[in-house]
Amino acid sequence: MKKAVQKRTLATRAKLIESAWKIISSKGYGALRVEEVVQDAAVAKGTFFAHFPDKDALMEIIIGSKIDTHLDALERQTPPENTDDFIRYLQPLMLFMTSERYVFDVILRHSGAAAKEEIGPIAQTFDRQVRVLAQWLSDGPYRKDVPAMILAEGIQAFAIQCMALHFCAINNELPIQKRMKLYLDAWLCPQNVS
Amino acid sequence: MKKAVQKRTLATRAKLIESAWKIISSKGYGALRVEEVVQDAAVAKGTFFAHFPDKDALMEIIIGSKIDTHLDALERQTPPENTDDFIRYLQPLMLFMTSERYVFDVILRHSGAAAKEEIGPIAQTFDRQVRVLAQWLSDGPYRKDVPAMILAEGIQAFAIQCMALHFCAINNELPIQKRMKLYLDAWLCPQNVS
DNA sequence: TTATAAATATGACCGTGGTCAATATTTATA
DNA sequence: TATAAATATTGACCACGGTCATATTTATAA
Repeated sequence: MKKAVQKRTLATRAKLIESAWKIISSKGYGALRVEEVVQDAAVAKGTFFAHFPDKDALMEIIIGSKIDTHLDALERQTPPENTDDFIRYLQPLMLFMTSERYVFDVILRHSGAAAKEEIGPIAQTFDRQVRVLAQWLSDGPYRKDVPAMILAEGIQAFAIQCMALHFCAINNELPIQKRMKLYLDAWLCPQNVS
Repeated sequence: MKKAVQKRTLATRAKLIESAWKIISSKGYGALRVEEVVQDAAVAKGTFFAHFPDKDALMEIIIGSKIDTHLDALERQTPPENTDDFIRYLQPLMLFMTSERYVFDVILRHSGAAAKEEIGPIAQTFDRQVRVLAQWLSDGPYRKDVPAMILAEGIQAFAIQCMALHFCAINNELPIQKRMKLYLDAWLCPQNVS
């Protein structure tokens, strides 16, 4: 019973997303205004909200696709042999996520997929990232007493913690990568620490 | 060179906060409108923003004070003897933090103290919580190969992860406390796991 | 007491995300 | 090809957080 998705619809949607990319690349994520997007795309404001439930939905698509690009690269890597590799591999993604306070906030807000039925693009990338990490963990010299999925979720939790503290005035004297190293060593190789 | 804080100022501020409490207790946090607060407090809208930089600042005060009450209770507890105790102790606080999606979002947004000079009330509670947890960890039968502060920060990271996943449509089949148990056992007692 | 300066309060106004009934366009049907 | 139904677009309008020049109150000094 699904039919009739007019090509006009696709075109409008693509135009909106393209305009958004353009604005973001010149002014940054936080500076994007719906008003400006529709103006650049030459459609009415209401059209925007006919295509996206809200502004965040558009940001999710755009930020999610950025994250996916990073995950593509990560999937092409050979499994990290130690925690330093882990951190080096994850660095570009974490750098993007902290590139703007606004970006980090949007990611945080949607990492839990809200209470919606639909899983949003960003929540999907989180899910995907856990699977990538779990794969690495199964293949590498890491503790096996805990399920790889749990370890992977833990790494994600630590990464978020590090990024959050990076924005924090109290805690940002310890560089983000240094802190990540402390966490990962303790989390992944408990027997080697001390 | 600081002087002249009129008692009128304190009165107005107190009135605003009291009105906010009143509204929140009857309609919830997410339903609070600045308009309604000033109306209840019988002041002009501009007055609100003369007392608080923005709406979030008020929410921070209110939510922060709630969290502080929980921390007061935690400080009165005897140190937890195992991870189950940990989870039981933390449960009321985590319950509050997830009582509303809006509350959790505000907390997340300010846990990192933003980029401001001033450390906000919520960031302070996070700092305080880490110290409480670190104290427990030093006193109890937990791994000593990692600094207590790092362990404590880890617990905080896991708690946030559990709460975020609790809101998530993909991951909420595993109850929040169950998940926390998995994390904490692996994090605090790596030798006992498996 | 009155003049003056500093602190506080006011409310009209603005920016921006989001809504919705009306209109226009496309597709399906006769 | 005409007409009806479904789908997409429009833009005036609203909600709500936040601003700021002006007015009012309070503290200080003569």
